[in-house]
Amino acid sequence: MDAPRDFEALKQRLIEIEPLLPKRLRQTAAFALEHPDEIALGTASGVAQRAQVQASTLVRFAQSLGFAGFSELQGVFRSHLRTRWPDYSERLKALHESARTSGDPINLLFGFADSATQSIARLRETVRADVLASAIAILARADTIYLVGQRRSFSVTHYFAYALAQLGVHAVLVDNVGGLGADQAAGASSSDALIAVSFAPYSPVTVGMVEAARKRKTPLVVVTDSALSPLAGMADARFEIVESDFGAFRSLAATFCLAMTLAVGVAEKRGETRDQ
Amino acid sequence: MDAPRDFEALKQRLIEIEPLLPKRLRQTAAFALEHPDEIALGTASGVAQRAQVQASTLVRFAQSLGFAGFSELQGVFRSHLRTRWPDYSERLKALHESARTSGDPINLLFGFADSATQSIARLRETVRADVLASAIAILARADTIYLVGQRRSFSVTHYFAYALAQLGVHAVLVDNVGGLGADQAAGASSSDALIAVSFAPYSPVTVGMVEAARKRKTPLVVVTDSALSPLAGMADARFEIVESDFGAFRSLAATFCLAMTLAVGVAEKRGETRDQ
DNA sequence: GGCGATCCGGAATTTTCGTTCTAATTTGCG
DNA sequence: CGCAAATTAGAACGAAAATTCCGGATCGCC
Repeated sequence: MDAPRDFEALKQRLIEIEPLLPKRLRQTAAFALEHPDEIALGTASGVAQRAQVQASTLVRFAQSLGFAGFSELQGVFRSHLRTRWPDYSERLKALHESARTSGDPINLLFGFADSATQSIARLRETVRADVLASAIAILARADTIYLVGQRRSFSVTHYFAYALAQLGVHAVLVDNVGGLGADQAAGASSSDALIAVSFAPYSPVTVGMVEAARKRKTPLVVVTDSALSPLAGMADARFEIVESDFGAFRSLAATFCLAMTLAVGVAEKRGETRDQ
Repeated sequence: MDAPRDFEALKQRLIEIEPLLPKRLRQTAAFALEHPDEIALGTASGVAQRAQVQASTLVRFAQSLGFAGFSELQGVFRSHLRTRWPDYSERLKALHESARTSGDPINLLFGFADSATQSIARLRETVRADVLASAIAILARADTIYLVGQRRSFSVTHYFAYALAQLGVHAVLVDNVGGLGADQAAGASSSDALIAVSFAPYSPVTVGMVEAARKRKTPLVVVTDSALSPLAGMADARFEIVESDFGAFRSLAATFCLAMTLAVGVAEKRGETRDQ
């Protein structure tokens, strides 16, 4: 049969035949499409392990596409990689300079990517282990975790709620649908906990809900952008996240990292406690 | 002796010592600097032939730099070529292990930060400028932009909607509140556009809405994780984003970067068009 | 539920590749 | 010019990787 000699043709072909293939071969095709660099650089047995497949399956797979063996298939992936070589780091540096001024949207992408990377780097340096530990402790001993965030912070609390649900931790996302936010949050008592995420300009709705929770002595974890935030003073544990700007937009990358950390941290802590 | 573990350091070192080396080794160093891709992708004997050198010379060369052999040297070149380096997932696994055993959640944070950074690095290298430009063109000429994403992708579409609103671009977030998703999306006509964000396991709700929009000839921009996604085939412009995992959780950092880029790109493009 | 065809896992085989070793050549120095 | 040290080429070795092959499992069809 025909053996596609260039990468794009091969990729297209894989997409076409993938649904028709038997189980392991389909698995292999999917892996190849998702991790082309593994195939290009790895060894057959290495790839096989990662793709949860037998090495011989890789050979059969390659042969079913018309190649003599795995190595020949690999050659296509390698030559594709080769064409993309010429040094990225220098290209990136040059692009970053012109990112803000040039009209090419790829430069926008590099700009946002850059600011996200910076945000994350800063996060690593500024988060204090003791604060993290105490926030997790607060959340781990809560009956229910209430999540509050409006406007752009809502993306974070929504994902937070998703992650907690996946981990089997009981949480309530205060989404303020139909203006019921205050009532949703009103369920939080002193045996629960509330996480509020808010950046300037601080949403009055969020501030209001946090104040109400504070009066009910609900333990509070706050994620905000400065110690001057109206939420900062009320928190039992507080994170100040400095995100980088690019143009008018602020990254959320660091905030997401923190959210995921808290979610998994809480789940693990609860696991430990249960085990004891 | 010291063996430079990262590509830049190695390159620098080669430049420094190259003039001091004996003939064949100098020849090898020069070749390595000029054809790094050969070294990364080729075999020792293949490289030797291209460099007009004996295979054993390559080994001696590598050893004189402090590596155990040619393969180790090659590893450095490969790491640089690869978007995520060879032992990356092992490293993350190790990190995750230590996070569990040490019980210190700061390691979780580092793990998530690491995988987010990797995701973004990968994004930079895989997004094609032409696809980006055509996606922006599609969105810029739409009357209304409809945003579809469920479960974890909803965080992205929500933020997308927020960004577009800030930029004064008319957009509808299909949030599926009260199960009205299909009806919300039904407003999309051929003069609008629809962005769908979906990762495995693909939400049937999202897939259904995209199929319906396709039938109405609404231009489609799809953000997904593989060319095999049920959404991929239907798209007018398609992005495949490979996010790194950490434990059970996948970063969303790259997807967010892309979303912000699209939002700002569309706003800029509309600005241009209006100005003309 | 039985039967044929297809598909898969794993050991055995063959090939390829990296490395080592040694003899020969070159280089540097007196 | 001659000797010693350093460097190199090429063959030989050993390890690792790709491929083949076969028994068993699975799937689809009657």
